[in-house]
Amino acid sequence: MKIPEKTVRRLSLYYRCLYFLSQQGAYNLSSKSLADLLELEPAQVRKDLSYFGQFGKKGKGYDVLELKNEIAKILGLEKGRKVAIIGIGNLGNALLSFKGFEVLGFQVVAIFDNSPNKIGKKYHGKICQDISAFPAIVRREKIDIAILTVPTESAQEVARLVSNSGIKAILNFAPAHLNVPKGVAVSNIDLAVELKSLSYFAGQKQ
Amino acid sequence: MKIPEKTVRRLSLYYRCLYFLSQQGAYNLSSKSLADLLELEPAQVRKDLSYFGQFGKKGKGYDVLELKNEIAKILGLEKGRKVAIIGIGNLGNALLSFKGFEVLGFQVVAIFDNSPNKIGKKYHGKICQDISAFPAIVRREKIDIAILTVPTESAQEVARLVSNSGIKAILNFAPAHLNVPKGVAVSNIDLAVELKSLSYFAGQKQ
DNA sequence: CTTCATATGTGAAAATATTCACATAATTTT
DNA sequence: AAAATTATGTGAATATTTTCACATATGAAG
Ligand SMILES: NC(=O)c1ccc[n+]([C@@H]2O[C@H](COP(=O)([O-])OP(=O)(O)OC[C@H]3O[C@@H](n4cnc5c(N)ncnc54)[C@H](O)[C@@H]3O)[C@@H](O)[C@H]2O)c1
Ligand SMILES: NC(=O)c1ccc[n+]([C@@H]2O[C@H](COP(=O)([O-])OP(=O)(O)OC[C@H]3O[C@@H](n4cnc5c(N)ncnc54)[C@H](O)[C@@H]3O)[C@@H](O)[C@H]2O)c1
Repeated sequence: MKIPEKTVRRLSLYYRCLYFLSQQGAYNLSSKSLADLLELEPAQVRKDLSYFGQFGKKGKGYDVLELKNEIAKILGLEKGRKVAIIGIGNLGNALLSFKGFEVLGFQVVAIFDNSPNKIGKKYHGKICQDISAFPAIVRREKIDIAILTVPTESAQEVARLVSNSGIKAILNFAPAHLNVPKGVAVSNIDLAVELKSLSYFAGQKQ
Repeated sequence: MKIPEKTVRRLSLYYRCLYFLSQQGAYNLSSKSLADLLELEPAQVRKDLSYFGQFGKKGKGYDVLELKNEIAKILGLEKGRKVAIIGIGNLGNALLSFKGFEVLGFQVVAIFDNSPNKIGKKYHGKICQDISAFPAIVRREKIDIAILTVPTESAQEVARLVSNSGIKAILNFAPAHLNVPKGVAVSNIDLAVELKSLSYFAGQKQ
């Protein structure tokens, strides 16, 4: 069955709530209380979960830890995902400095650039590899996701290289539409789209 | 009439294509050629635009420059939007170093933090202000959009301050759901959601 | 001038996504 | 032990979004 993309995105949000609730010692919650935390409808939560199975108990709700683990399984997070960052400039370095990856269950196992000034140097404890070594390192390290923080002009070219190396998921920060083969998932984090949409919703300037 | 949020987001993408096409000297395009650039349907492009008016010519298509300007008007970009960055840590600094804001038609007019180590110091040519001065500076500078790059624990508190200062749009990088008054638009750029969704779409690990 | 090709704008239809509402079951109260 | 309360899971209903399909207009070719 085809799962709506929005459902998958909400599962990530549910996971985060469950993670914090479990840390706070909560052991049970209802679809209503989860929905309230995220300003959603309870039916939405139940429907989303129902695509994947029956995780709750009538009259009781869901076991926090159990549901968290079920969602981790659905999202493929149990074993930890391996990530590469390509393009070690401003943004690439900010991401590298980000302590949150491990908490998220992701591990940055390799970093790449094409600049002779950067290849071989250490950034946040990791040696920057030559982008041309990418296909070999992907195979060796079993990398799951490539994060692209390269200039816009290079993004398509790098996306092609990445796709041809067998990577099935790309997180792209460059403001460009990437053409990739079917079967490769691309998420775009696009500052321009966000700012311009906000500009619209903030209303016309008086 | 209520405009779908997805339509607004696509308008930003159309704008970017039109911007590049105009730079390349193109003066006319069809809904089909615009759609092809973004892997969309031509009817989608036309429907999106039709919410706001009639910008094309039958048998001819759209004038690139004219359509670009119309979309700028729709999105409220003509005059330039003023932006503040709150939280001058790793991510805030990466954003500050980002040259793209001006090209996008956005101007970072003030930056804020609450750390005595940062207040008063210069970052990328801008003096970091005390967050407690935010309401006054918003009014003085007529800031439109607040970008939040504060730690997750502070995000809700800062969002409240920002909303109470009359800001109508927030771009939030903290992995937290922000409760804000009606009429305030929030966009979340959420690395965790993107990575976890990609993890799902990349398939279960074998 | 007429015909042909092109491409918009938009109601209608189809596809998707959300919400309702209720049968069902577990738990708590009396 | 019965009644009342709570809350799931899910078909059906509703709402939203996308796509179709065509009347209509424009420009080019003959
Ligand atoms: N800096 C930001 O805050 C920010 C915000 C939003 C979006 N972005 C986008 O993110 C991307 C990167 O931005 P940045 O400011 O970090 O740029 P940057 O110029 O600082 O860094 C880009 C890095 O990519 C490397 N690179 C170039 N071509 C490459 C290739 N073919 N293979 C491997 N590496 C290559 C460069 O050597 C450089 O180190 C851009 O597309 C930008 O528009 C940046
Ligand atoms: N660094 C990244 O690459 C990255 C990636 C994705 C998401 N994020 C998220 O972005 C946020 C910021 O990340 P970071 O790595 O830049 O953190 P950071 O700790 O480097 O910076 C946070 C800054 O916010 C300031 N701050 C704290 N409370 C404040 C308040 N009440 N008012 C004003 N300023 C305040 C701190 O003094 C600090 O300078 C976090 O929520 C993080 O999860 C960061």
